[in-house]
Amino acid sequence: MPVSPDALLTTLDPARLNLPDKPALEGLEARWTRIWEETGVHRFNRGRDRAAVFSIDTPPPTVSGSLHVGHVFSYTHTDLVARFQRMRGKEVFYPMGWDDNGLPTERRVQNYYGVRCDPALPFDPSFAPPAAPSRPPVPVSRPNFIELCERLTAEDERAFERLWKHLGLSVDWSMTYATIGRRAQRVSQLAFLRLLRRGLAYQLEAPTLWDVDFRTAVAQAELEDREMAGAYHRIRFALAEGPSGEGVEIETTRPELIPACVALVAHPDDERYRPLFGRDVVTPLFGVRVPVRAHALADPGKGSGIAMICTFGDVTDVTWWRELGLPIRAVIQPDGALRPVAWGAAGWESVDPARAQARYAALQGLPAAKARATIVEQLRETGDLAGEPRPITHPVKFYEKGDRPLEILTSRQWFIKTIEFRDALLARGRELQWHPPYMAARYENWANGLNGDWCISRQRFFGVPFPVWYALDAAGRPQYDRPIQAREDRLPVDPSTDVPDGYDAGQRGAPGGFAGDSDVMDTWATSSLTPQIVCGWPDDQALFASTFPMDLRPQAHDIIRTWLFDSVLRAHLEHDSLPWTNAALSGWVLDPDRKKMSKSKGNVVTPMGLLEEHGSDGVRYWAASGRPGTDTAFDTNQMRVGRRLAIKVLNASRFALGAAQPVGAIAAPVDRAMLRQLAALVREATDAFEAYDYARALQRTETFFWRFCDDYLELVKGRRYGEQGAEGAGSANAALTAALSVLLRLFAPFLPFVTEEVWSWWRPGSIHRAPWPSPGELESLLTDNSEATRARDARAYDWATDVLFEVRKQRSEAKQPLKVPITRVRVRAAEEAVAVMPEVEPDLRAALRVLAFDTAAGEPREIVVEGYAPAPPA
RNA sequence: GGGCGGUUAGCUCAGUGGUAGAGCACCGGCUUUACACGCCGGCUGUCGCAGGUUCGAAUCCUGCACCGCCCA
Repeated sequence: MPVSPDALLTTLDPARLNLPDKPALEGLEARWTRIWEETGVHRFNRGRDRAAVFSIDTPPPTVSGSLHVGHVFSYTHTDLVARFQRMRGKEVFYPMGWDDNGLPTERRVQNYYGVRCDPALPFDPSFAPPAAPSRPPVPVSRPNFIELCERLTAEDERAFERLWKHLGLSVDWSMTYATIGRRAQRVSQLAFLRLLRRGLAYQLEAPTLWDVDFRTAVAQAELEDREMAGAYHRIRFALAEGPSGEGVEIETTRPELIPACVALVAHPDDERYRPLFGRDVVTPLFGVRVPVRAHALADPGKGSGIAMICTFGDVTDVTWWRELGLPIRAVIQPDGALRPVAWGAAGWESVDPARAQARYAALQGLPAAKARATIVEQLRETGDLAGEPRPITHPVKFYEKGDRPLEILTSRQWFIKTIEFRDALLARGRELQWHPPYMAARYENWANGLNGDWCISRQRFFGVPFPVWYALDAAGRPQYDRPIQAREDRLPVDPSTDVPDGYDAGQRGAPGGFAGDSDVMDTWATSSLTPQIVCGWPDDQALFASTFPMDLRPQAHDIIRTWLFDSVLRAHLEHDSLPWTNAALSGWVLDPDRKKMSKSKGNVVTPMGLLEEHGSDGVRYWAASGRPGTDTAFDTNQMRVGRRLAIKVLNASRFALGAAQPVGAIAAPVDRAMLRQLAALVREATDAFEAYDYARALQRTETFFWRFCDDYLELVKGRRYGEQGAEGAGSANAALTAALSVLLRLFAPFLPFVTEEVWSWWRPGSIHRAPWPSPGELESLLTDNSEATRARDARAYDWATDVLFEVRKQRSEAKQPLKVPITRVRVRAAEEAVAVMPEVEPDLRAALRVLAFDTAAGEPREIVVEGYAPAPPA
């Protein structure tokens, strides 16, 4: 219910005015979160058109983790924008999600209940989890496992919601979603099937990054480099033909992959190795003939300049293997150990199969690191190791959640086409408005560095399954090239329990029957669809039309390559548009050592404890000082400052409203000047907010407010109590009321609790649905806005504050208490100042307890306290 | 190795061509009918370093150093 600006500013219904004697912050969070919920202040009202809606794609926090101060920090930033836009008259679409999909939840459920997911098992409707975690873990079906995941995350979600409400997030809590919820699954599966039909999703047996502990494929975006100790091993390969004893030495950090060697490679221009190109060499220990090839990626300066190509030791091996058309000889199995190999069989030909088998027998079943040590011993024994291993440190690729180096395994995986859209995606990145703008470089970097399509299948259980089955041939082999797709109207489906059309359940796994795809999607394959999930695509077209493309994606900068990039990709492919027009990247919370606030530290300082100690408004104040993209120090001192500001708002408001009658025309020059300065502040704060610079809006408002309290309130105190008659009091009261109304609204996004509290003393409705202040509503209160009057009013106010400062300073230096009146202040000043003195002198006399001013025009300026009256009797 | 950001008071940070700022901390004073969770004052700087442009540079340009992040 919009209220007209005039009513907001000038009317004060004494019957409504309800000033507490001793205002306090305590209990405001509990009171107002309850009232906001009851009155639906933050509820999204459907039916407005797209232009009237501001829609926010909030990051769903991971529920199996815990919320820490970093969350409080960045989620507050989003809420500041949401509250601003709501007051600007936008209908704010601000749902909250819970990220319960994926590995973290899976691990937690396994440990918590002592269960293990076996996707081959059928759903057991009467299943109940063990009372205590059992050893060994109980195998359960995927639907049962997911049920447990949902049960556990539901508790976390309630705790998260309580904290968010206490912090004052103006989320519409009737619109929550979970990334493993039915709707997220439906959208993920639907989007996938549409890509599949358009040929934009495909499956392929291909070398894939693989984590041997999680036993799943991972995507390029989930990689990180870690500096590891390693060693160069110089290893001798004999020439296949020619005099014995002739050979070539390569250098490798992974000698355990010699049995997987398929070629040697050197740079085409490398004179040392040119004569070898096209000839064969024989691998040590295993006696496999492999060719020597030329490729530009071979670095002549690295090691001996010639390298062995294994299937697969690293991503360069994959490139060489693909571009040189080499065979595969894979030795690493999914758990990271060396798999059984039949030497002498097809693909494993050896000049001496018996010897190869004997050597390999010592390696088989060992994890890569152990196999390395063993093979080095063997090479030493045979004399194929030249010199001793040379220790180095080098970057090694890890899955970001993993503990052992990634391997590259050949397996059947699902991919979404990405590479061929690189240019279009770069263009989308430029179309997006980045806050701060330099974050766009992260996106460009990433897009330019992509070297393959996005692998979206994961060999895990708690995730969104691929909605496809495969027909089994007479031998029971799946026909992967012709997946049976689920019908759109049936989604979501779980192919491990649901049965495709045309089959019955008894045919599962039987020759001539069917089998469900056993993989689940990468969590980012779901998270990249949060705009589609929250905006109702494709089932609620009305909602979708009024919210998509969304206005804002707030997120942390470390997931630009994943969440942001993938979301842009999905919207580009599905809707040929950006998913949102603005992206706001929040910085990190740094601990006092300027390191990213660590989990352990974040857990020591619990967010709820902070909110209770400093008040939600105080904590929000600290968070609001962090501009988009800027890392901010964890600083409880700033929270204390914020709390003090909130208390000041309470007290100053009590003063401003404390003698609110009589009200009259705003006629005093200082009153007018103050309101004009406030109008300028409104302009500045509005501009800052529109540019997502809420930190500046707060800082400017705070500075104004503190001066307003220290100078203006002191200056008008006597007058507003009637010392200069009803007219002066009426002007001061009207100005105070107007200023308070505007200041409260400027502070409302930052300090939602205290501003709402004060608002409720004298205004109907919530401040959070009140219109954002405009300069015009203040200027319209002033009858004379001519240039001359403005200048003269400003001079009067400036002069008054100058005198205030000078006299205070001298009183402070003279160590005279305020109750001692100053008998006389001699003033010499420029003509302009002297001219306005009569208009401000009564205010100054009252504020400073000066009995008399002696004012004269002249140079230089001089303001001198001439004496103090004897202290009045107590 | 490439890219991005940062370096301003003891601390946390504003300040994009015109006399270096705020808060906190520190020091001194003050019970002042909105507020002692307060008020009034005071102290505090080779604006990372070196060049350059300019009448004038914390601000623009070049190089360097250090810190952090992103990507190889």
